[in-house]
Amino acid sequence: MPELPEVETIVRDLRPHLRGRRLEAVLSLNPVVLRFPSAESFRAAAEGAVFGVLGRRGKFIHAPLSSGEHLVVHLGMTGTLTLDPGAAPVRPHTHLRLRLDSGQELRYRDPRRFGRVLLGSARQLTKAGLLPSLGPDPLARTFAGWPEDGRVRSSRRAVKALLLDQQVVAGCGNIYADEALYLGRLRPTRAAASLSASQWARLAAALTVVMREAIRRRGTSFSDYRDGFGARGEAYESLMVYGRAGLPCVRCGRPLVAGRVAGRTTVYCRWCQR
DNA sequence: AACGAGTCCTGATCGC
DNA sequence: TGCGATCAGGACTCGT
Repeated sequence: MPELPEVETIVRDLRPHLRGRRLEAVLSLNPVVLRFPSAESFRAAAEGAVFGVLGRRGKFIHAPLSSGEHLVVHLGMTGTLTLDPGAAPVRPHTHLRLRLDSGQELRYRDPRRFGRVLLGSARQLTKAGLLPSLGPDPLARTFAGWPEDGRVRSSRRAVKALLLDQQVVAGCGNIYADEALYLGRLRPTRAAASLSASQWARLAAALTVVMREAIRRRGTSFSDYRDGFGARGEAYESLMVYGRAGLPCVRCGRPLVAGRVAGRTTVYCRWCQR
């Protein structure tokens, strides 16, 4: 599923190809993935607009348009956003096709339809409750001091639940939560309030390392994720715990165990993570 | 406040 | 071979 590294990879892929391109036509639009505004308004606002510099906030992709509005895409679990030749066959579950003046098409595909597409000014979208407030980004320079919020540090919630909470840290999902906890040698069920200052620092550093390494490998593709050109990422091979329940811990050799924490499948090492 | 459960949805996988 | 059940989960809602 696309988390911060996958979304960042897509944004970096698409950015140079979208910047300055004119959006000539909305070729198709499935209203079920469009949360805002109406399909008619979307077409009216999108057609003729020119793309600015593509950005990312947490797992959200932001494409500023010359109109001052933003095209915002969240990929959910199975979403892909790709730049395809206009002549390329349209795959099933393609919900949005935007024709560019380069002859290419920006296509949003999402079999499970957990993702969403928005178009509007930042103020408009925030006011409508469609852009939730997000915590700090693990790629930010200041992230080493995370979390700065004392309520987070003193929370009784499981530390894994915090990692999955986008208001606490932006962009982390189930894969990288498990990976960061493993690298930080912390048990996912640990109450946040039980972490020492050095353990917090370790976890913050682990989050950044895990995210940067996955970006270097262009994201994790174990099922649906594809980059901005439709290719797979290579980070799956380097995952140390996710998807490896029962397999030996790469540090101590004992079998990794699976459980459920914060409603999500969670894999960790009983010995190495305390 | 914070948890679990239910919701949305399709495709891969499994047991019979 | 085929079919139904199960599972995967990001973000949201609702009940406890």
